[in-house]
Parts: sequence; C-alpha cells; structure tokens
Amino acid sequence: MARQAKDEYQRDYTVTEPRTNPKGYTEYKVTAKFVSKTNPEDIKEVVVWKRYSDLRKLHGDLAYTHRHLFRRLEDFPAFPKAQVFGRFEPEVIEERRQAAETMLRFTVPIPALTNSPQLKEFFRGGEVRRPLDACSLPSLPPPLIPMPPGGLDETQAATEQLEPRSPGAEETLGAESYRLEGEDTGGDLGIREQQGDADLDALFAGGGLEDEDRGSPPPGALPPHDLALFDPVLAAGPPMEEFPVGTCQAMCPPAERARRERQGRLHRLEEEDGAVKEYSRPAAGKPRPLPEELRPPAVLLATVRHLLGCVESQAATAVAPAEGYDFITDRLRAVRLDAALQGLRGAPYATLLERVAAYLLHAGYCLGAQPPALWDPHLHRAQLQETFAGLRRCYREPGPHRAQPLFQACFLLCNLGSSEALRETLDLPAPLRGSPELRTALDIHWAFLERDWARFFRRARGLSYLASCALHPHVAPARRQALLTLSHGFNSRRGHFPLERLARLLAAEGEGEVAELCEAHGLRVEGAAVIFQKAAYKDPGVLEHRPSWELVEGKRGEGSLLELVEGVDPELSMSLPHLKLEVPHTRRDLPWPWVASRTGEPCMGHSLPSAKQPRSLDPEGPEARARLQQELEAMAEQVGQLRENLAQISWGLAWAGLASGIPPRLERGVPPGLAQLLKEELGAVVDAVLRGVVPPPRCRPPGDQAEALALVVRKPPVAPLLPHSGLDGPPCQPPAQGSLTPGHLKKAKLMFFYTRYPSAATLKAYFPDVRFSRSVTAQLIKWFSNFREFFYLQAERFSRQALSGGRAGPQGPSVTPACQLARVLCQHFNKASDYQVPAGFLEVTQVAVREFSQAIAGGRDADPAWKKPIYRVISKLEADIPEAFRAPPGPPHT
DNA sequence: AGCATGCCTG
DNA sequence: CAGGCATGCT
Repeated sequence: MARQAKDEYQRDYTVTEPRTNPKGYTEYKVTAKFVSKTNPEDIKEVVVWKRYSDLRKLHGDLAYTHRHLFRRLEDFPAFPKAQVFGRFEPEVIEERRQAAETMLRFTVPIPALTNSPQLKEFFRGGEVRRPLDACSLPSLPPPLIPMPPGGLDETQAATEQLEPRSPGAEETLGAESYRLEGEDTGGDLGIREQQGDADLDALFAGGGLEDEDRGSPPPGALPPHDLALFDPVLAAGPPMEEFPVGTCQAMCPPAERARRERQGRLHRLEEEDGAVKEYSRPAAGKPRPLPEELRPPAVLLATVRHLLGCVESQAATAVAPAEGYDFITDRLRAVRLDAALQGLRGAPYATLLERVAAYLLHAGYCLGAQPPALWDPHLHRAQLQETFAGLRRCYREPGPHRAQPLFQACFLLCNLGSSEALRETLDLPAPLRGSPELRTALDIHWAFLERDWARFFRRARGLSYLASCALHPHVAPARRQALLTLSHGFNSRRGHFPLERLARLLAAEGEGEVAELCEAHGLRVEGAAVIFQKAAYKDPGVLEHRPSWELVEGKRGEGSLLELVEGVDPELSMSLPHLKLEVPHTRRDLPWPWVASRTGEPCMGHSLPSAKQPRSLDPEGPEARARLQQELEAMAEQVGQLRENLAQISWGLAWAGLASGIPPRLERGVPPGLAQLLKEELGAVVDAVLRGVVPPPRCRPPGDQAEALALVVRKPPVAPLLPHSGLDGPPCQPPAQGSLTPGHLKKAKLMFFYTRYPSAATLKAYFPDVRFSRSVTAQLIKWFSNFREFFYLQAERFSRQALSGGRAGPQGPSVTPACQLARVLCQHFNKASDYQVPAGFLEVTQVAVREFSQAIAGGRDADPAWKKPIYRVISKLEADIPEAFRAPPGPPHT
C-alpha cells in the first residue's frame, strides 16, 4: 500500500493564547501543524488546550527519553519550576508559554521524541483542522477542552500538588483580577463550557469522520487516523495495513527450507529436529517479506522454545558449544526480526524476548571461557543489551509480566555499577521494585558500588540461576577487589586468614581455588591460611573467566534450560503449543565447557557443602573440655582485641578514602553526587566488610566460637590485655616501674568520657601509680590526642552520613545511647562494656555532631582549618573526673 | 630550644 | 596506638 513516510510532513508547534479557565487555572493553546512537503497546501493542525501541569508532565517525559537517548550530549531545554506564588503574573505565564513552545520545537528534528507515545498522547483528543479551509470560516471561539472523565479534582490533585489551591487571597484575587488582553473571559465562560460539552457530545456521537473530502471538515477530536500523524511510521492508508501478518506455520518457511536443503546448507542441529528460519539482514533494496515468510507470534514462540531445546540436543549431537551458540543466536535473531516486522509488542513479545534473554544469559556463562576466536563477548553483550532494551519496552505496556522482576533484576545485574541501569530500575513502580528479585539485585548493586564484598557475595549466593549468570561477569573483578581490600585491612597485622573462611567469604569453590587466587595476586599462602599484605598484593592483569558451582551452576537444578525459563511462568508454558521434542538430559551429561578446560583440582567444590560442615569439637573428656573452654574464652578476648585493631584500620581506610579519593574505577559511570556520597560512605563500608569478616565476640553459639578460633588460631600469642598489672607472670616483663601498662590505657580511655583535653597536671593527679617523666606524659597526652582524633572522626562521619541520608535535623542527627555513633565510641573507649558511660559524654558527643553538621551543611568544611572552631567548642566541655579514678589500681567499677 | 598540636602513616 | 614531621607558641 502507499505508505507515506512521516517525514513528508514538516511539523511545527506553537503555544499561544493563554487564558483563564473558569476552574481558575491558566491554560494554553497548543497547536501542532503538519505541512506536507510535497503539497504545501496540505496542512493539518491539531489543537489542544493544556494547563501548566500537563506541559510540565510532557516535559518530564520527553526530557527523560532524551536524556537516555543522548546521554546528555545535548541538553534538553529547561522548564520553569512550579511555584505557588505569582503564577498568575503575566511574566510567569509568558515564561511558561515560551518554555513549552521551545520544548516542543526542540523535539522536531529528533525522531525518537517526535514519534514518542507521550507526545502522541499529549495531543490525543485534540481538535483537527485544516486552517486553509478554516480561515475562510468565521473563527470559532476556541472550545474548552473538557476535563478527562476522571474528573477535574483528581487530576488537579495528582498533577498539581505543588500548587495547593488554598483559600488564600492571592489565589482568588489573582484569578479574578488578571485578564489576558483581548480575551474576554467574562460572563460567557459558563456558556462556552456548555457549548464545549455539547460540541464534544456531538463529536463523539458522530465519530469516525473521514477527512478525505476537503470540503468542510468539521473540527473534531483527533480520529485514530490523524493520531497516526504522531506515529513512527505514518500510514496514509488505513492503519490495518501498517504491519503485515505472518502466515507461515512452520519454524522455517517451506521455500527457504527447500532452498537450503538443495544447497546443502542445513545446519547440523537442523538435520534432525527441523530447519529454522535463518536471519537475513533487512537490506534497503530487499523486498518486504511476504506474509508466508513471516511466522505469526505463536509459531515464533514455538520456534524459540525449540531453539532453547537445542541447547540440550546440541550436547547430544556433540556440537561444539560455540557452534551451537552461533546457530541458536542467529535463529533467535531471525525470530526477533519477524516479530519486529509484524509489529509484535507488549506481553506477547515479552514472553518471546524473555526466552531469548534467558538463553543469552545462560550461554554467556557457559561460553565465557571459550577463546575469543570462537566467541566474541562484545557481540554477545550487545545482543543481550538489545534484548533487554526490547524487553523493557514491552514491560512498559500493560499486561501481566510475571517474569518482569527476574529480568529487570538480570538487567541490573548485567549492568552492575551503571547509573543508567540503576536509574531505570529505581524508576520502576514500587511494587515491582519491592519484589524479592529486584530487592536483592539492588542490594547487590549497592554492595558492588560500596565495595562491600562480604555483602556482595552473601547476596550473590541467594540469586537464582539466570540472575547468577547475569552477575557472573562481575564475580571475578569483585573477588579481586575483595582481596585488595583485605590486603590493606590486614596489612602488618600478621594477618593469617584461614583459606576456608576466605573461600566462604568469596563464595569460591574451596580452599584450593582461593589459594590459587591469592597466589595469583602475590599473596603468600602458608598452610591453610593466606597472609594478607598490602605490599605483597599485585594485580595480575588478566581476569580469567572462572566457572562457579557455588554461585551459578549449583542453582541450575536438573531441568532443561527451557523448563528453567518457563518455570518462571508456569501458567504460560502450559498453554503453549508444544512443538518441540523432549531431550531429557541431566546436568552431568552436558558438556559444560569448563569441565574440560579446568586444570588441576578435580572439581572439589562440588563436595564442599557436605564434606566439611560439622567440624566437631569432639569433647573427649571433661578435662579436655574444660581446657577447650578456657582456650575459647582466651580466644574470644583476643578476637575482641583483633576486632578493635580492625576497627582502627577501618578508620584509617576511611581517611584514605576521604583524603585521596576512591580509586578511579569507581568513578566511571557514577554521577558526581553519588561518588561524593560513596566517599562519605566508605568508612561505614569498610566496617561492614570487616563485620562480615570478624564475628563479634559476644556470646554466640559454640559453632561460631569455632569460627572465632579459626580466625585467630595462627595468630602468635598475644599478651592478655585486660587484666591490669595483676598476674603478669614470666612471659611478660614485669612492667618497668612507672611505665604505662595496658591497664593504664584502659583507664585513660574511660577518663576520656570526662575529659578530652586533660592537662599534664590532671594526668599526674589521676595516675598516681605512674612515675611521670617527659616521655611518659608525652605518651599519655599522645593517647588523648589519638582518642580525640578518633572521636572527631566518628562524629564527622556520623554527621555526614546523616546529612547525605537526609535524616538530619537542623541540629544534626540526635545522639542516642543506641545510635551508631554511640555504639562505635563505646566500643572504642569501653570495650569491655563494664563501665557505665556517663550521660555527659553523650551530651558532648551531641554537641560535636551538631557542630559538625552545621559546619558541613554551611559548606564551612571547604576551609582547611574548619575543624578548629569545633575543637575549641569541645575543649570547653570538660567534666569533673570521678574521684574513684584517683585510686592507684585499675579503673573503678560502677 | 622545648613542648604541645595536628595531620598522616604504618 | 605509635612514629614522623610540620607548625606554633613560649
């Protein structure tokens, strides 16, 4: 049929004649003009009357599309913000009018915007006219567009929350006092409205007006035909003609099949199970495919299912993985092309694409280890992204999209760290975002950005098979980063870290794999533990694709890929034509490529879960038991110490993050705001990682005690820290009289609750058992200096977090005994929790937080010396030290 | 010069 | 938490 390309019309928009609607708001006449390029006489106009909120909505939609299209290469015109006051001022109205016009005209040269459904929707219900004819007629008064059926109030409430129609004087006054020049909006408004309603009724009654006779086209609501002006492909003929409907009932058109059989060009996978239509590029000169060459949706779906089945038969026929992949992706591409040519969209297309995506995800994982000559990961990625894009388009249309959570999650996981993908996900409707799939995907996304690898792998374990495939490319880099973090964290801590634990942390197959991994990164492995050292860590460069039973294959289950995909949506698969053969294969029959490529350790990961779970402590007798108990207690104490060391490291790292900036890798693709936020979060992140590494030493079930034991088992004996000066036997030197002991340190920390800036005199007064010398006082003072540093740092971090999280009041976040900050400080200064933290200390902390919050909020932190004033404030808040502290032996007990 | 502070690092 | 180093006050 005669298809008229849309670009035969030149489009133009005007926004004119703002006027006051009787309902009290301002509306604008928006005209879209279509001038035929071939016949300038042929002009159509579509006119709608819109209010500000409609225009703003359209602006939002178009700007969004545009941003995603051009990745902000070009800026979409701005649009004036909503405002409560002065919105009836002529300047405001004119500004809005101009902005609307600018925006609409901006879209003209951009097909994606020009053809966007939003724009079409915007003009839906508009009045169509032919101005050349109309100009001879007496110009009708512009009809008022009736409110949508939903009623005015709802619409207003929804779209104009920002403009509350309070009974304020400004409002009514403005509405009545402001009149547009030339526009008589006086008493006849009511009449006009009725007229408008009457017109509309008449129009709806006599709908379906054909505009072929150019004689007297009655103005009317935009009929479907004219609405098509806004469609991507403009059909001049009846819209029915727009897409061909396929009639081919086989997976491959008989003609093609015969031809390829003749030429001996049937693929090996086609010989038994039947031919499938090949992909052929829709070249410009090529004739449109005939209906009998196009497969209708049901056949397409059956074809996809057949192709998924080929994954299994490929194994049976010993077709190489890469070859099978080439075959299947080619045929799937042909399916997509058929679908596109027939204008397939919405839910039916989604089910198709979901299966395509599932295959690509699966194949991406399986083929990851193939040499690049056989398999091009870039091409694969492009295909996958294209499929996701199609899927997301489908999902935007109504329909039950049962598998949407899964595939949106896969999309995000494939694009981990991409702000676009994140944005896309966050823009999903809340119920969808709240689905378990998307929740975990989002959590993994954040963990990835925050480099919280413990959480990353913990959540990754919980993913389904397809989601795991999607994530898998990120696993190796994540492990590498985790090793880097640990190397820093455990540096110079004689940090022997048990391989078994590391394997669990990284969700690796077993100690063998992590040992290999560590050694590849220059980290020495000694016995069953790795020694983390910052200096030793080196980046080996290449990242090899490693299969993972733990994270991926283990999730697969016994079913075929097809069953796996359709398990997502069982209802659907039941109702589908089963055009396909069954080739039942268990997982072990499949030629998973890595089984061959895997060198060394014979798949030890598989036996991991069962083999070494219980690790019993084997109580052989009461005596051994008691000794073990003692040992465990000692260990618990050491773990406490170790934890504290780690906490120190964590703030060291936090500083590193704040001062030197996070590694550039993270910056890529992360919007500046987010990067900033991340930097601030980094401290907490490191904490989180370490939390994942070292379980808190509090009372835990025996199993966990064993964990703690495992962690420190190789640590050289540490002198017991807490018992102050009492039982210092032979191993430790009897403290040189007067020198500072760990007991003194503990006491100093408790004193910090009362005094942050003690003078040498007070120190002397409160440490009577210490013989003061220059170096001793210096050391003591240094201690307090260090305490302060820690205190301020924590207070600052707490303030920043609250600020960026938006949960800070004008006085900053409140410091409660249970809040994060209080807990951290208590942990630091009062490890044993055997001392009641005085309320006064929390008050001081609150002041510090308030000062920090205000300084940061006021941007004062740009000043290099911005903390000085805060220090001054805090230094004036010294409290009296309880007399009990004067007593020579350890701290008092309260 | 001598000591205190602060900032950073290990 | 200690060591190093710069700075600033006295």
